[in-house]
Amino acid sequence: MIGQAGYHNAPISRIAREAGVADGTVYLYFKNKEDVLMSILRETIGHISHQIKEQFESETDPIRKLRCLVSTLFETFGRNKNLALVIQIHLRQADEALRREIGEIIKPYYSLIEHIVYDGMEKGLFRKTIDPRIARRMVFGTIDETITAWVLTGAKYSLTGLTDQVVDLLVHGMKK
Amino acid sequence: MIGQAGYHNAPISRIAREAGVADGTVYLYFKNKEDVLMSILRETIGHISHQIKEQFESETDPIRKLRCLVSTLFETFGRNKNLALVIQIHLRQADEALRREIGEIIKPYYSLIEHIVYDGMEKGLFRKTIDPRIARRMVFGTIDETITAWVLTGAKYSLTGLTDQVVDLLVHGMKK
Amino acid sequence: MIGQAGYHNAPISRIAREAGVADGTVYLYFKNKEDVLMSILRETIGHISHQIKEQFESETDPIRKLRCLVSTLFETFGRNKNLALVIQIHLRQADEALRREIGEIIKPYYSLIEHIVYDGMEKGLFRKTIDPRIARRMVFGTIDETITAWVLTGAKYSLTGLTDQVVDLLVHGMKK
Amino acid sequence: MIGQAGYHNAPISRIAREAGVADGTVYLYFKNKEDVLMSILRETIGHISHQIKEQFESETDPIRKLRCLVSTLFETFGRNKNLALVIQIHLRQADEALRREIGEIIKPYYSLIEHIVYDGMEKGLFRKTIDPRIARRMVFGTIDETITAWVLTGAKYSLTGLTDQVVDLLVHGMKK
DNA sequence: AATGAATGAGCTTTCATTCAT
DNA sequence: AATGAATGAAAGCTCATTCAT
Repeated sequence: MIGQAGYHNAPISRIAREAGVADGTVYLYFKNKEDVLMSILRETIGHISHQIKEQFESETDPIRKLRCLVSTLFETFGRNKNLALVIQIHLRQADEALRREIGEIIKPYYSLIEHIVYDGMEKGLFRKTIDPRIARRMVFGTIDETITAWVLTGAKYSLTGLTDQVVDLLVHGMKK
Repeated sequence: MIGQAGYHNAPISRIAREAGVADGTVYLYFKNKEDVLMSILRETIGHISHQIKEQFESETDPIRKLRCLVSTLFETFGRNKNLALVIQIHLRQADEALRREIGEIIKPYYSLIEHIVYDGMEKGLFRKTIDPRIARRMVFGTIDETITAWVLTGAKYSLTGLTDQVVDLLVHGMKK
Repeated sequence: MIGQAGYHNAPISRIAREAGVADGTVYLYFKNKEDVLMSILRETIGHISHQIKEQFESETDPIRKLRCLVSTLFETFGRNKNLALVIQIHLRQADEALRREIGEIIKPYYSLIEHIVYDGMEKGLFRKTIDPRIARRMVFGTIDETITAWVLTGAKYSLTGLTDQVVDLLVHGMKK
Repeated sequence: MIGQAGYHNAPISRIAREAGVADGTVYLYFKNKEDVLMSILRETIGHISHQIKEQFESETDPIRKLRCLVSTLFETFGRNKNLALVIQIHLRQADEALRREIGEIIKPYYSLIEHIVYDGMEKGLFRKTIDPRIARRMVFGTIDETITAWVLTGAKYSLTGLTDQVVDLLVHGMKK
């Protein structure tokens, strides 16, 4: 029923209208407004991380895995400009209880990134001295900021065109 | 009147109360609520970037400049947990016209970072092949994500304690 | 389909579910929700007053009739705590037109009580000076208040255990 | 601001309109809708019981006290037809927590009646065998039912005209 | 200059009722 | 005859904004 993100601030009436149903209909499928937004989030993130995991199976090099991750995210968000906003805003506006739930939802993302970092360290490509959690934040933060900047400036250029540059910076950041 | 950030979701009545004035008084000095929040943002960011600029004057090494920037931001946000949220949420919720304004407001930040990148490239410390704007996004995104993760997990550890690790990753990312 | 009272505040969906039919089906048999509630009322009250009338046939003494009435009502309401509320609330919330209908529905009750009063007066047991309609209100009001108080305090004690005391007060009220 | 009862089922918009203010204004003075209705109740009952207590001071005979109580209630409710409904409906629709609050509010009524019963028993006017709580329910229930019947039939006759008859029944009910 | 009471548009949510199947 | 998905009116409540004082 809903396959679109971008409802972070929309009234239920707008969500319903754009879904082509009446306001009340939304409540037949979702417990409340929060539930609507969480469902969008869960579904989208689940879909993307599943996609990335599949690609990882035919890939052993951590650096190529990182390129694959960045490129998939750029492609996905490049197609759905609002998704990044939904994730960001809700993650930040939510209260304690809700944040834990969102935390659970985006965990697959985090573990994908940490997986790459650990893998690179084990294979002797990345420095043993780096803290994987901080490295994960660099990777996530850089990707996120790149996407956000792209959205906020009007999505005028190709996001995927930045892949090489971004991956290069991140890899150098962690490389021996 | 305004020295506090953290009003992203607060009603005007709370902002007024904490400022020690009546609700109506706010509208003698600001056009509307948005204007209030923008002013808070402008003032706070202006203050921080001014502070960083001052420190830059007694500093020539780009790497030490970066450490100085990261450490100042960690200290500032470490003291005011909500500032990061205000910036993020408003930057992302705003409409086209407003976003341009916010863009103007945080430009001092951006130019501080870009200044370091250019400086490092000129001094032969950083690779000539990196795109300064993308590098700026890595620096900003990493700092931002580190602060956000810290806030969202309950601000339980020392943010400034991460300075060295973060700077190390960023410098490696750009170094020759 | 309907054997339960206690729906005064229930949505149609609950009434339908408990009756084992779909929401829409209710509207094949009833004009609207009001009609459903009136039918419950009519059926329940009809059943109780029929039961009392039957017992009256083997009884000639007005005082024993009164005891029989009080005891049957206490037993019935004791088993179905919500019935009293349905009657009371609907009787009082209804508009002019509806109240007349409810009035018709509970008339059997009223006439049972008035019958006892008249009977007692004819048999020289009750004072000739009492107004039967006012006496009826005392009887009805006392029973009603006793049941209501019992429900509202959580139905913790035996309602039927009060029968003797209540009948004693009412009989003295009317006796010569 | 609000001196009228009869809002048991009214939307806030109607309460506001009849008070000559906007919907939002109601919430400047009351926490929520429940609070509005409780306030009406509290104020009205407080006023009436205060009035009755004053009259009791110049009265020692329990029977004349009862007449005074009945007559004051008939006069008051005779002037404000809706008050009885507000009390009854809310007392019955409320949930556990709220009922306790309403219980507190109407307690003054109850104690006024019980006071009369105890007084009459002590002075040897009423039977020692009656249960004061059940007697109180008879008194309250009879008064209540008389008022309700009067309201529901359209308030066409004089309520105060029934005082003597009602008091006579009640007194006989308790007398030796 | 400052107030804060009053406003009313706008929000989320419920539920009696309809109607295509 | 029966269904139950869909509707949308109507409710309670919040809060940015105004304006008489």
